[in-house]
Amino acid sequence: MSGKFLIRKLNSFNRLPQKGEEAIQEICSRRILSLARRQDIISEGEDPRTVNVIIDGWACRYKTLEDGRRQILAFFVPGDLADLHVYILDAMDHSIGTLTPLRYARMSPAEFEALGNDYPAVLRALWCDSLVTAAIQREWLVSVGQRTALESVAHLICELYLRLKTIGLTEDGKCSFPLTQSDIADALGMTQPHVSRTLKEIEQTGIITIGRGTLTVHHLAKLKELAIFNPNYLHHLYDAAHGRPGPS
Amino acid sequence: MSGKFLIRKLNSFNRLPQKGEEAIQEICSRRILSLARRQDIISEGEDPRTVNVIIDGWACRYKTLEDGRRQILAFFVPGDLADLHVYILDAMDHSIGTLTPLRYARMSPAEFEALGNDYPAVLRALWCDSLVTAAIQREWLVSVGQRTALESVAHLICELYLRLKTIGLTEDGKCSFPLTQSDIADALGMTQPHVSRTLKEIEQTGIITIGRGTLTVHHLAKLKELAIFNPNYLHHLYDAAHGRPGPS
DNA sequence: CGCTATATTGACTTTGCTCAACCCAGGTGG
DNA sequence: CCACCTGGGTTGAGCAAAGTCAATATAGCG
Repeated sequence: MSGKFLIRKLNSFNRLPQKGEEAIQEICSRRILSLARRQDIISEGEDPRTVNVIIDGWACRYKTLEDGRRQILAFFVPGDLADLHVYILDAMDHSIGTLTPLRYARMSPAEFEALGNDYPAVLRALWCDSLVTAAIQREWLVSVGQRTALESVAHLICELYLRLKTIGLTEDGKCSFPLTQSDIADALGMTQPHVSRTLKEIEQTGIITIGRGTLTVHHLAKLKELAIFNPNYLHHLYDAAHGRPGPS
Repeated sequence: MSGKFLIRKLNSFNRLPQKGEEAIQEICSRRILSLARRQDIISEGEDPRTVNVIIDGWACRYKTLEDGRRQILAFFVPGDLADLHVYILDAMDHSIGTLTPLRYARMSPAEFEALGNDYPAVLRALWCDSLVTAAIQREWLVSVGQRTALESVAHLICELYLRLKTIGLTEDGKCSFPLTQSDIADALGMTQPHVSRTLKEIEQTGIITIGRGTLTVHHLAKLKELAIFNPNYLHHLYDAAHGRPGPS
């Protein structure tokens, strides 16, 4: 079932044919790798030769300045593709590292392109996915540039919750949440103590609870309001999170 | 000569065949539109149906929160493609607006796809361009999240100067620079008065001068140092800015 | 049980924001 | 031709959000 989450996500963009789903499943089962927490899948400067699909666990894309300041650029959850297409370039301009123990499938550009050629619906869904990934990247810039600390922490939590909901990894408003406060800080351009204070402030409103690696969203509507959350940037991913199937 | 800058930029990724250049030129000459300053080419919520190439002038991608806060997500200069591929999605999640009077070429997805199908080298270069566009987007997040005001203003100026250099729009360290301080502020998550103070501080070092819509870079190496500028994210665009031709 | 990670909290500092006044240049119309 | 208007840009005083530094607490984990 290693391709399960990717298949679910892609189905939210457009219905995949049975055969296409099977091909994804097959390609995600061939070379499965495991990595411990806090390891790089690929580092800045390396020559990318593969496409990676997250099967289990969380990872992130990040970049460090020479004096050690770190900016996390994206979080990856199961079903996410780390660097579709990047293999055209000679050298990575950022790194991808694990945040938890991770299982991921590694495929070659050729395998990947064959998948798209054989199944146009899969190709189209992969396209949509990469456009949504870019939209998420942009929305993070809006958060870091314009939202207050309170708003941007709420926004990040809201986004992650909805993305997990799309792939069926939430239950009764609960989901796994392995990020440390330092991870959140590095993603939002804040400091870890300030994330601590901000999270406390949000939790005191009763909207969410975070504890022991688990996030509980008690009141999604209020969380969205606090975050100034406009779901349009998630496109069909957002519909899927609410049980509306993607267009055929 | 409406496709000139796009052709120059794409050539920095890989050499284009003569015929490919002609096809780009042809497609960029068919439907040329003009727009005044501070107008939207396309607004958030609209259904994108075209691919736009900037011929002359500057534009930006931006997003506004409901209370009016604006984040500029990208600057477009001549030769830039506004929203390659986005036509797959139903609704824009951001707007594209002009910063100066603008001339741009509008092409249909079909024309665009035909171009790629007929000339693989063009397709490849377009791919590289969109990867670099994404890398620029990420680097902005690093700026806003981690760099100080001084560093990020310097970084933005450095990036724009190099991008203009790649397409041959600089001369003796000078280039056109039509951004207002408010534009810079909205791009970097700062306020306009603070941009004013920061620019003054940079100019006092003698590294650059900005005046009457013109930027002069007196000392590029020092500017890069001040900005903690690592050009790897521009990939071959950076080589081209230094007169090294792209790979064949 | 104790080690290491992570999180909390407090006192103090700093960066950059807010608000507001003022300046300046270019463009327009009387 | 010049007065005025408008859209930038500059500058200053005071303030607030978030950073820094450091001590302490807590929680998993071996």
